[in-house]
Amino acid sequence: MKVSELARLAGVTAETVRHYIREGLLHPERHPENGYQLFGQKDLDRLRFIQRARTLGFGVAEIRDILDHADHGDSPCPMVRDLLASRLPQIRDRIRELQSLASRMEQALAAWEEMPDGTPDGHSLCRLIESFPEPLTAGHETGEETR
Amino acid sequence: MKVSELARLAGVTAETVRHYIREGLLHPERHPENGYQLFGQKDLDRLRFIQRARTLGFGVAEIRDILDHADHGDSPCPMVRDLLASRLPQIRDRIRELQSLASRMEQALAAWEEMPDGTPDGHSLCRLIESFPEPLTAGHETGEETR
DNA sequence: GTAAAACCCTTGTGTTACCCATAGGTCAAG
DNA sequence: CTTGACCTATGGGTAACACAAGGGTTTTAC
Repeated sequence: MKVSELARLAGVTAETVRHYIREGLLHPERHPENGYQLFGQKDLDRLRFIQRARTLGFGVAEIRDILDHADHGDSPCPMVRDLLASRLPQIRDRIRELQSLASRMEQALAAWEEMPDGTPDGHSLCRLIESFPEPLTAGHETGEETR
Repeated sequence: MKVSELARLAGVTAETVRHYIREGLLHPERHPENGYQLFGQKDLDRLRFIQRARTLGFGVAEIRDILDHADHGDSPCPMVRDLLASRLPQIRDRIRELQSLASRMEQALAAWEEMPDGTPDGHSLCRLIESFPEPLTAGHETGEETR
């Protein structure tokens, strides 16, 4: 089968398939006459494997490493487990960040229900934003200086 | 003050400050002799405004629009509210995605505790991944992004 | 007084996982 | 034999910076 058909069967775009080829995740044969890339059932399996790995949070480069290992007859499973285990806490952190973001946004929308729009007056850009707590600015230098 | 000092006072890197300048969020004066970029208190306020807006989920281009409005004497607040309101559901979706990802990862790690590593045999790449449910291959539309 | 450290400038490249545009070749159908 | 659908390769765009290179300037220390 050709690029578009493989893509359709897997539910991705042809561009995505070409991207995976460029990144070395798929190695299609070439039709000797017209140069078209040709795929078989194994490629479809491989592409579905890639999709599952993506939904588990693996990056394309990592999946290439995993596939290369497997292609060389080595079990990639220990690698897979380590990758998952080390990434999980990062995902959790990211979730916490986003939850915090969402609640800041909600607070903002709620608090601004009654606040006036306040045309900028040279001191304030937009009180809606300025009324918000500053992000923790690490160090607190005291050196002042006005050009 | 110069780039690095402004950056230090706001708790960001000098590169970030230069980035904001390139993107048109800050408009420093220039020292007429050596070409250095010079900032004052207003720039620091502006940079802190930018930081707050970033923590609320605004993109750099959006913040530039907001600042431009304010610089022209128009209140950017309605725009700000609309942007927040339209983005909040997207954040919620993203949170749900990541939670789903995290629980898939947990399931995987738990299920694989007892599973053998299974050296690839030509039919299987890595059962650890292959044993996972296929992502819905029907429609498509999902903001990815990991780590 | 001067040399080195520290900082400034601009420009260009890399990051992630694709999407889209361009230009031109190929193929199945009418 | 001409569409129209699909193929190829190449190059550019996305978000928000990080980082390196090459070269000028300022500050600091001896």
